[in-house]
Amino acid sequence: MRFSEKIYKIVKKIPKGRVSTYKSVAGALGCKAYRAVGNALNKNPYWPKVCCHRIVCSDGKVGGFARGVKEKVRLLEKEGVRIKKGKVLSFEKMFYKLPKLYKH
DNA sequence: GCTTTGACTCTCG
DNA sequence: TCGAGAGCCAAAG
Repeated sequence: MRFSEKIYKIVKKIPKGRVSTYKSVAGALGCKAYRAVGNALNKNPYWPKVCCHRIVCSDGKVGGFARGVKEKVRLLEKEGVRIKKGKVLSFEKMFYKLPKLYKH
């Protein structure tokens, strides 16, 4: 299975109204390809299907979005995730720890 | 195949 | 608290 497809599968597991980090996604993959995760999502082939907007930076910052950060924020807030100045409020509570699907 | 490119993360001053 | 620098990895050129 391709690297990006694993990401796709993992990201789908994030429940609505919760967020996760690039690091956590990479961790679920069993590696530390934080940047590769973002890179894969950037040109993500599953754009409408995968909720890539639920992925944020490890420090709670929103990060970026292929269609624009504002769009990402809007989608998150629509799901109940409050965002202030590009950062997720109560990030620790919103954070969803991904299970390790793929062992190293 | 080697080089470049990011929606990243960590460390240090 | 904030910014710069280095390290990191897969994909695309």
